[in-house]
Amino acid sequence: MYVGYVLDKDSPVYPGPARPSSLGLGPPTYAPPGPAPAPPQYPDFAGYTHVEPAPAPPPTWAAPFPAPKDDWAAAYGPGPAASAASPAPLTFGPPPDFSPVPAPPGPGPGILAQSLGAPGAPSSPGAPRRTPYEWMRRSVAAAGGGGSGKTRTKDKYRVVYTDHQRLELEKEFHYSRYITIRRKSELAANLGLTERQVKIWFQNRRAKERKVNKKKQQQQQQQPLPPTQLPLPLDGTPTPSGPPLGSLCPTNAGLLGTPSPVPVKEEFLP
DNA sequence: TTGTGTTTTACGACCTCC
DNA sequence: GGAGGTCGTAAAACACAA
Repeated sequence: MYVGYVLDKDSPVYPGPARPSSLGLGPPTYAPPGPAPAPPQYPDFAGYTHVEPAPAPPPTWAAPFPAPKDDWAAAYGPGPAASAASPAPLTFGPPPDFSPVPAPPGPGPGILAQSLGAPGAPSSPGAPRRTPYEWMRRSVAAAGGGGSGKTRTKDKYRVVYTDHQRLELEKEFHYSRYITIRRKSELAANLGLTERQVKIWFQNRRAKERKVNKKKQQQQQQQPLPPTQLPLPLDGTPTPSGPPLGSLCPTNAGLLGTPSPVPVKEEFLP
């Protein structure tokens, strides 16, 4: 598939499943909006799994999950069964032989750790209106208030993903900008989404990132810095060697600067 | 309450790769 | 030809000011 091609061709740029611990994706310091504390889903990086805590009672955020996508099944054909009925622990994460990339030297924790994982990041009610992850503090009612969270017009509708769904998608996105077929399937099953939805979410997420980077670059051009302080390109400025690394995610571009020595094509993993 | 701007899903068109 | 990529866009959801 093309994903494999991308992983192969751009492996230096998208260094495979590198999820540095400094990303804050190790021990989850963020908590779902519900009262239930977040179970330690990712006790360590190597053991990272997207498994819902199977034996434990379902987290409160599972409740507002959209109803089974019966209509989607009608529209798109039978997709992967939602994990609700199949509690088999789907583990998808770094391959067994994956070695976490050590945190790059740099000031402080990764940005993601600040934005996603840092305690109290966007959770204060008095926080500014827009934060990169403001959706995390949005009420579940936004998605689950109407029951399934699905709204529609005459011939088009869109659902509002739950906080948990978006959180998992965001984590996967920070893990890799391009989701593999295998991960897509697993994530879709885990989150009760269709693979098509996961794919489109990633497409939209990349578009969002490009948009943000473009905006940042425009702002930087309007505020020129002294030559000694000129930053590296942070956006989609073409470079001879391919997409700029920083454009992938300015928030953790530095983390991606330490490419994984072993790009793994997970489609071929057991 | 309403108007406005932004963000979030979803799709179509077109392209590339296998 | 199929799958997935980007790009552009539509429309719902949402936040905020007036």
